[in-house]
Order: sequence, then structure tokens, then C-alpha cells
Amino acid sequence: MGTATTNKIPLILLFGPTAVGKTDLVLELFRGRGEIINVDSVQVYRKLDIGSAKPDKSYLEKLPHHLIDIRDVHEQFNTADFIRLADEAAADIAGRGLIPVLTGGTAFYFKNFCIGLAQGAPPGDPAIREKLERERLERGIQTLWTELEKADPVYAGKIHVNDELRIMRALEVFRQTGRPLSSFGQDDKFRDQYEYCLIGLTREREELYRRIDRRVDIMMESGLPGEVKALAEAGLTGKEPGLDAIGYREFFEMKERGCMTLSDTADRIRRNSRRYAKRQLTFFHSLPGVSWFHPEKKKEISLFIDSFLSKHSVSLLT
RNA sequence: GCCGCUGUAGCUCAGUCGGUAGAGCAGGGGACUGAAAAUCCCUGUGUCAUGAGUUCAAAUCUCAUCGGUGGCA
Repeated sequence: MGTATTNKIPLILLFGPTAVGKTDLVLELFRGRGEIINVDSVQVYRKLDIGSAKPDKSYLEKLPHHLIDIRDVHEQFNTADFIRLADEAAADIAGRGLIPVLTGGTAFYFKNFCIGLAQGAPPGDPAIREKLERERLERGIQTLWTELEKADPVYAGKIHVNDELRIMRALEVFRQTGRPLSSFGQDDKFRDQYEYCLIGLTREREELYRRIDRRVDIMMESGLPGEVKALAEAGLTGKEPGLDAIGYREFFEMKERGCMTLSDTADRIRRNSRRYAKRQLTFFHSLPGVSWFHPEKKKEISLFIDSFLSKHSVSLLT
């Protein structure tokens, strides 16, 4: 029905599991007419280049990226930061007449970008987290769960007794506000300042795993051990927020255990990447309104995008 | 060539006195309210190498065949 007059910004959201083939596709589809908003919780960190499969300089020159290299590894980045910065970037890109393209593999960021964070829920508080962590170590997670069950029976009923981080987050909210986390309702309506085009990329599992294996080999050969060594020599311990990531944590674990070889480490990185890819797919499958494609079906994807843009491109034209 | 050991889940292996099998890892499925590459939950059917025999009953005992492996030549 023609082009509706609307000032919503049209957005392409393109996601898929690690190593599915997003990078090549995105360059072909959007070079010269779009800019990328990175949706990857590790690529936001400086110095984590090889292990996060960050696009290199020449790639970034061909296709500008936002939200890459914006934090040091000891800084905690989070979902709220992501949404705020992504909103700013989207407005900026669209304002220059280009297509904003959110692409990456962090499903949690995609989800919360679309539906928005729970209104009124407080941000994380490092002091409370530290205190909760101490209590967890002293008294065990069961005790904290029991406390949560009293404070927020609804939320406690939804999560598992062993789910440390969620239990601690819920208690953190309760201790800050005196209100249960579940009282800050998050409805699943998409935020209405955008028109969304959700594209999921996937492959046969076997094929995906082969690509993951190959990518890890390439990372090892192209200097991942050296990248991690440099981080360690700069005084980092592996406990920093940015380093709790596949491809980095395995090296620090290797150091702790002492008895692992480089090839054992590579094996673990491969395995953890496969499991991660599986979790990503589970999460992406739960998002509503996604059109799924094989990343090599470029023509189909391109037609799909063009048809979306022709319906919603009012604010991009003239 | 001879003697010994061995063949069970994708891999490594367990399986008692014969009663049609179970661990670890890998794998599979799922959850997701400001740490998310995080955190957490659920999940084990497989020609017991093949063929024949003994037996009410064979992964288990016997024989043959075909693999693997160690020793002696």
C-alpha cells in the first residue's frame, strides 16, 4: 500500500550464530548505502581483536561500524549502554540518509533493543554486587535463593536455584528499591520509533561447526596466543569484564591449570564456540517475526531487504 | 607364520555367577527482566564386529571368519 508517511526509522537487524558468515554478506549488501551498528558484546572492547573476530581496518574503511572499540577490558559494558548508543547511532546514520544495520551475535542485546528495558528497574550496582558475591561464597547460593523467594516469589519461581547471576541480579534490584524485580514488568511490544526488518542467518549444524573449527584454527595461526600474552603482560588477569569471553578465558584457564598445551586450548575454544553457537540459535529462534536465510542466498536476502526498504524508506529519501 | 590380547554409543571404556547394557567426554533440546561470548536447566536404543553352535535364555560360553594390537620369529 504505497509508502505510509511515518517518521519511524527503518532498521535492518541481521543476526546469526558465530561464524555463520555475517561479515562477508553484510559488506556486499550494504557497502555504500548503509552503516553497521555492532551488536557484539566482545567487539566493543579495545585490544580484543583476533579472538573476537573483529573486522579489520580495511573492512571498516569500506563499511563504517559503530560501537566497536569503545571500552577498555576492565570496564563493564552492558545492555543499557548498548541500547542507548545504538539508538544514537541509528538516528545519526538515518539522519545522513543511510541505512542503519544492526548486526552481530549477542541475542540478548537484539531482544532488549527491540522491546526496551524494563521501565524503572535500576542499573547494576558494583558495591551491592560485590556484597552479594561475598555472601554467595560464604553462605552459598541456596541461601540467596531462599532470600529471593521471600522478596520476589514470582521471579524466584521462574529461575533455577542454581542460577547465580539471575538470583543476584534480582536481589540487587530488591535491595536497591525494596521492590521485586518482577514488579518492573517488561512487555514484549517492540519499541515504536523503528520499523524492524529481522533477518536470521543459519546453516546446517555440521557445516556451521566446520566453519567454527576452521575459524579457530585461523585465529590460532594469526596470533591469538600473542594477543592474549600481550594482555597478560599488560597486567590483566582474565577476571576483567571484557575477558570473560570465549577465545580469551581458555588461555587464562590454561595458565591456572598449568598442564594444558596450546592444542588443548584450541580444542576447548572450538568446543565452547560450538556450544555458544547452539545457545545463540536457541535464543534467536525465540525472537518473533524473524525471516531465516542461508547466508549464501544473497539474491534472496537482497530482494527481501529491498522490499522492506521500499515500504518504509520515507525517512531515508530526499 | 606362531602365540597372546582385543572388537560394546560419535570417542575412551565399564559390564560380576549367562537373564537383551551404562559411565565420562562429545553431541542434542531448552530458559533468558540493565554481567549475556555471561549464567542456568533437561537429555544416553546401541546390527554389543560377522556367521554358526550350546542353552528356556548369550555382550557374556564354544567354533569359524574378518578387523585391530602386542610379542616371538
